[in-house]
Amino acid sequence: MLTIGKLSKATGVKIPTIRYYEQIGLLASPVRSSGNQRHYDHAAQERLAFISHARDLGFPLDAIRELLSLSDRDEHACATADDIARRQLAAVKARIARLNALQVELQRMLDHCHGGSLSDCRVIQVLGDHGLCRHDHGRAA
Amino acid sequence: MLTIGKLSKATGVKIPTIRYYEQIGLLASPVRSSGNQRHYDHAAQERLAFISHARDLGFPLDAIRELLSLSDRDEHACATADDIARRQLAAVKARIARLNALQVELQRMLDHCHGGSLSDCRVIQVLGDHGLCRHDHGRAA
DNA sequence: CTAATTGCTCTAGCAACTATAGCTTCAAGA
DNA sequence: TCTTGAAGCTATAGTTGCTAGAGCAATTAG
Ligand SMILES: [Zn+2]
Ligand SMILES: [Zn+2]
Ligand SMILES: [Zn+2]
Ligand SMILES: [Zn+2]
Repeated sequence: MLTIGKLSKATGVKIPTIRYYEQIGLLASPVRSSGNQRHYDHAAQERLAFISHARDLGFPLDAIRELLSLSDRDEHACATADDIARRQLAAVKARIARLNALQVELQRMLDHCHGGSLSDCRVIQVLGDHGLCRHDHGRAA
Repeated sequence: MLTIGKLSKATGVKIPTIRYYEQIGLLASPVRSSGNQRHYDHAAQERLAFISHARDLGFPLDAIRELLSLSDRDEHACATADDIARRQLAAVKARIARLNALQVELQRMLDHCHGGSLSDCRVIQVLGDHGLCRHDHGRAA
């Protein structure tokens, strides 16, 4: 049985975050001591570690909630879990693509700036006029 | 002189967003018509286009605020602007690096999953145990 | 002149936490 | 046993960058 502080240290998840996960129903309410303090068992620690690792890999809490609930109805669980992971992978790929476009554009405007007054600054010029951009770095994600 | 609707269409920035920018002091309060409606001049349109383009390139509002205020004290403005852009480039690069690590990890766990029951699902296994990960995909940014 | 559209303010909500205030409980040393 | 300091509790508000809705007033087209 761990107090919330020990659990926090054991998993690397901050105390307010643990309470937050409980509040939104991602983590079950643990038993309380006579003095109203939370006490966690090993299962809770594993569950929290799962949540934390999935968060580290960028899964949104809703996806994690779904993954955790799969253990209930076991039927096509693997296929569903894989599907959720594939969606996450697709989201990551999309964000990488967008960030790559941004990176190119930022690098380009820095490379072309050769100082002087503000009106000569290429950074300011490009920010004021998307026509000076090479790519379309569309406003999504 | 444009109404907020025309300005929105001209710049692609949604009406509530324009009002939000005004609220947080990023955009000056425009003149009002006799019936209390906002009317924008060309300068406001250019400023909003600048903001919008900088947002498209991922700059946070605080950085944009700083960029916009540079026109005041003109001295080393270009150097400062370039600095802000360099910080943004660094942030973008860091995010790309992290997302690349995530992408590799997600792809790996999907590649190694060969179905079966939930306990055989590699996705679930890896999420439950970071020791099965190849990389450190640290929890930052 | 009327009806549709556009505009106004204000409030609340999203994700996923983080921080603060003001209180209680617990553990360990003297 | 008393005391002090750390750790825990609840509740509320703030973060970023918007978005959605309610309930009105103003403008514009037919
Ligand atoms: Zn410059
Ligand atoms: Zn551009
Ligand atoms: Zn699987
Ligand atoms: Zn891992």
